[in-house]
Amino acid sequence: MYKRCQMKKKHTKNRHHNSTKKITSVDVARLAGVSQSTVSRAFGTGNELTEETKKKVLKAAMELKYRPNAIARSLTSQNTNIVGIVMANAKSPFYSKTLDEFTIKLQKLGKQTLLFSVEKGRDIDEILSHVLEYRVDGLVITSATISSEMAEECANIGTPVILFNRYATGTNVSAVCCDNVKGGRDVADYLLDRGYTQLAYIGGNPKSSTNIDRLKGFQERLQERGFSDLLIRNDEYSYESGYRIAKELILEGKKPEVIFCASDIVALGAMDAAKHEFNLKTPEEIAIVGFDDIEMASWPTYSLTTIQQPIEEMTEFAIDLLESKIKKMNTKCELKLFPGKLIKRGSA
Amino acid sequence: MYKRCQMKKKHTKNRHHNSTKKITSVDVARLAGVSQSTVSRAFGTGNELTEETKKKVLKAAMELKYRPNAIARSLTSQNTNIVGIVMANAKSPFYSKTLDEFTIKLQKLGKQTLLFSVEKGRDIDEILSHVLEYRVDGLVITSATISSEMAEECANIGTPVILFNRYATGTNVSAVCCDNVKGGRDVADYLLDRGYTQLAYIGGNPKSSTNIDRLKGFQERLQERGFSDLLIRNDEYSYESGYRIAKELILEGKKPEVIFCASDIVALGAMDAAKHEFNLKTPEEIAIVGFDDIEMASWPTYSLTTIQQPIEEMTEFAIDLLESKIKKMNTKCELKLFPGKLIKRGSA
DNA sequence: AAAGAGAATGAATACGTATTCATATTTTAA
DNA sequence: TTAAAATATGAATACGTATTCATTCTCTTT
Repeated sequence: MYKRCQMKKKHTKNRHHNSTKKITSVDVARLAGVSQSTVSRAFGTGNELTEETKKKVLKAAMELKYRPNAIARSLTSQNTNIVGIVMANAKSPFYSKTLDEFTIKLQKLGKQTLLFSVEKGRDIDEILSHVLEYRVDGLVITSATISSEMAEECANIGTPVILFNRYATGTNVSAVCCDNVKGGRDVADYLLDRGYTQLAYIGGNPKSSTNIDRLKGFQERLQERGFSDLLIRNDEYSYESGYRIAKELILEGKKPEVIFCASDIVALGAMDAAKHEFNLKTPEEIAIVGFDDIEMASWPTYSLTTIQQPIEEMTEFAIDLLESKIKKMNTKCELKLFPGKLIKRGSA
Repeated sequence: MYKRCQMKKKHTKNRHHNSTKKITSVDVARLAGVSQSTVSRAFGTGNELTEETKKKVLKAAMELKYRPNAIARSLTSQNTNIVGIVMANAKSPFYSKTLDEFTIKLQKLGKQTLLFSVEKGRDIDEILSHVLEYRVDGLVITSATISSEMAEECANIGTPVILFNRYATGTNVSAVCCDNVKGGRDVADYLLDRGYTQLAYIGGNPKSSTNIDRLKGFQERLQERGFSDLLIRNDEYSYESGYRIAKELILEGKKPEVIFCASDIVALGAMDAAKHEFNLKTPEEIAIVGFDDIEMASWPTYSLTTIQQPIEEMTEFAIDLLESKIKKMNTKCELKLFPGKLIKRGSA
């Protein structure tokens, strides 16, 4: 009964569109004169198989252009070899570099990247729900954070989650970050050491942990060294935002000697505003410091002094951590902080 | 026998780690007092179901925090709702923007993006092989092209492929591109109209269709208008490459009046080289034109005259085309060219 | 040489959902 | 009111692979 049905179906298909025939391990088995199990074993690792039969199977597979079905495999093996990555802002230099690093490194481990984009104002939980339907082996969230309910749900179904470049207190979710507080402090020290006294801070998204910590470290250290008046403005992580805020500050007659921007892209905006709106020279008339060390920061036109985030080590670590969680070797909730490095260039 | 085995397994698991129990439609069915089929129908669309039973099922599902398994669904429904995207250079501004557009638009259609990164010098066929194992519904290739064997194989297994921002003659693969020849011609006209006579071209990857066509259009039009000496250099699509080549040109005493660069990122490099290595003013002493219109091109520091690629329309079209191919509504091989738009800014 | 260990293979089945087919129930038509 | 049509649901099975269990065959070991 089954066989007849099967054949009828195939026949219909073939008549309809000659070429579209799906080759399965059963077809290979038939051609090679072995069982389907054997074909499966020939494509796995560490299976007991005679060299001879293996060769026979692979030859048949080649002949039919057989390609194992990863979807079917995932169903039985209970792991997809897919890692979900959730990003907002995937087109910004820092995050696109991060994504690239993740993708390449995962690929080398035989894993694939399922990418999700969170648009501003969209509900991340809804997106996460979709991610989880695909039974990803693990999840990296680089933008936006995760609600505690969703975190718990991930934990329940056994999907490890790692936050990258942000963390969420009280959610029991591991995170890999740059030490933003220390970065802020280092900038404060550097600027005070160079004799600046009129300081400003232009932040990004005021609710993000990155922004909070960078400001916190900066402000804290300034106060420790006796400087308490700091001009603070927040908005969002973008060139336009940096440009606009810097312009406003200067127009309001509050031109500082130096602005510490919460990210390079904001810093570039601020620098351009100073230069093109007021013809101010950097660093003589207004100094700028950024955070991230994106590629553009090193271009001579900007030569931006900044805190470098060690993206490669961070992604490397994040993947290792995720792997160990996937293998259930590590179930602790960790917050790993990487120290940033002050890169001194011309802008301050 | 099966049931006993099943229960034993669950029991073991629960003892080992209390929380990790996979909820399936069978569990939901049991709680709701219906069959598994009914649960399946409750989550599909356009199925005959009483409001009452549907509500009952959804309530049970909610209670158990059930989430349909997309992998299992893919196996039966024969489509994954996953689109594969192959990129090299995913961190460059143009491609990261492209990727973002694709991801967001696909998501809105309920599709997911499986991302593959091709590193320089890596074999793309091997990567494509992996993509195909996941039985993606369709494939977008934005970097590197596709071998004709692989194209044929995709066609055989019924996976539609679309090249984006490149095309391959003789492979019968559809492509969505900017009209690069016309773009090149437009730049030629613009520059000749403004009276430039000493022209240079700095290309990207000399084998890419983008580079070939942009140069072709540019050179063709120059010749049509009687200008035959054009300085041509190719290397790769990067800031560093643009910087280095521009520097070399000038050092060799061949400073042109204007350089047409095959991409914005190359143009920015060239501009910076002129400015920082030789203190040349743009556009007075050396004019620069790019291609793409990435965000940075509009920043006042660069104010780059360039050809704008209509990325949003192009991605939109590419997705529509892919969709219609997935639904087998369109099996033609198309090459869709979008006209670029000359954006006149300060650099030329 | 016989028995037992070990290796190679096949048969059967699980993975979780969608769908077809059959059946029970309700609605419509006559 | 009854036959027929339509609707709602359940039972069974397919999707393609991995794996467990059983079986056959080969090789040691005494």
